[in-house]
Amino acid sequence: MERNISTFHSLAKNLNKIHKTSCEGVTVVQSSILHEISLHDNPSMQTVANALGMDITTFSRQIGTLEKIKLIKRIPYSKDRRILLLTLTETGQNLVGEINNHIGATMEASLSSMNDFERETVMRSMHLLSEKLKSIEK
Amino acid sequence: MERNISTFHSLAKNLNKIHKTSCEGVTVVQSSILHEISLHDNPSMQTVANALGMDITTFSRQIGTLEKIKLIKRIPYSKDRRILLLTLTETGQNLVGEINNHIGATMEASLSSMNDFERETVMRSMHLLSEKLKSIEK
DNA sequence: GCAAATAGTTGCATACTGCAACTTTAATTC
DNA sequence: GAATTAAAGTTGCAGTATGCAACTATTTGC
Repeated sequence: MERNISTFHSLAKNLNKIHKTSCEGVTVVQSSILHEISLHDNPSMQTVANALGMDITTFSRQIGTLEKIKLIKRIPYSKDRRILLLTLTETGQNLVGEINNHIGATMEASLSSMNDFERETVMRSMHLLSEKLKSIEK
Repeated sequence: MERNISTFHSLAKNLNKIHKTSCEGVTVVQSSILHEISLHDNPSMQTVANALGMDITTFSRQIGTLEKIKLIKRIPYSKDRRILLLTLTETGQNLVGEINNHIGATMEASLSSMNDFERETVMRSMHLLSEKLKSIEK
C-alpha cells in the first residue's frame, strides 16, 4: 500500500504537469473550466462551478477573466434572469481543441512503448478508476 | 480519444480532490512537499524543488512556512555550506502518515466495489502509467 | 586568486482563493 | 398578492501563492 501512495502522488503530479504544459496562454484552472463548459450544453455558472467543485466567487472572477480574453460568453437566460449561461466562443472552442490534442499527444507519446494490449488495459483502468472516484461523496 | 481526454480531466480532478480532503491543516502543495521529503534521505532544497518541478523561490517560502509550523527542519550541510538539508520532524512524519492513511483509505473505499482482479489490474495500471509519465522530459 | 556557477533568500508585482455582504430575480407561504 | 425566503451572481476585503529579478554566500574551475 505504501507504494500505492507514491503512485498516487506521482500520478497526480504528472497529470497536472501534462495539463500545465498543454494549455498555453491559460492556467490549468481556466483550462478545466473551458473543458467543463465544453462538456455541457450552455450550462449555467452554478452548474460548472459545482461540477468542478469550485467556490462560486472564485469561479465568477475566472469567468470574468475568460470573457475578457474572449474565450467564453455569458448569456442571460430569459426564463430565469438570475442565471447566466456559459458558452465557448469560436476562439474558445479552438483552444479547447488544441489543448485536447496536446494532452492526447502527450499521453500517446508516453504510452508509445507499450503494446496495444497494455495500452488498452491502462486506458480502461484509468477510465474505470475515474468513474469510481467520481462517486465519492462530499 | 475524445473520451480519454474527459477521463484525463476527471482523474486529475478527483485525485486532487482526494488529496485536498486528506491533508487537514496543510495545503496540497505543502503535503506534496512533505511526501517528497519523506521519499528521500535528508534531501537538499534543490533536490525536492526539482523533484516537484517547483520554482525554488516559491519552494523556499513554503519551506519557511513548514518550518514555522514545525513540520520540517532545515539543517545546514557541513560539507557544503550553501546547502540546507531537509528533514521531517516527528510531527511532520506523523502528519505524512495520517495523510497517507487517509489517501489510502479513500482509494480503497472507492475501489471496494471491484473484485480483487479488477482492483489489482487498476492499481498495476496506475503504477505503470505513472512510471511512463515520469519519463516525459522537460 | 578570480571568474563563473550553485544554493538559497528577499523584493516586488500579480494572481488565486474564500468568507461575508450585497443586488437582483424567483419561489414559497400565508 | 404582498411578504418572506431562497437562489444566482458579483464585489470587498484579507490572506496566500506564484515567479521573475536581484541579492548574499559559498564553492568550483581554470
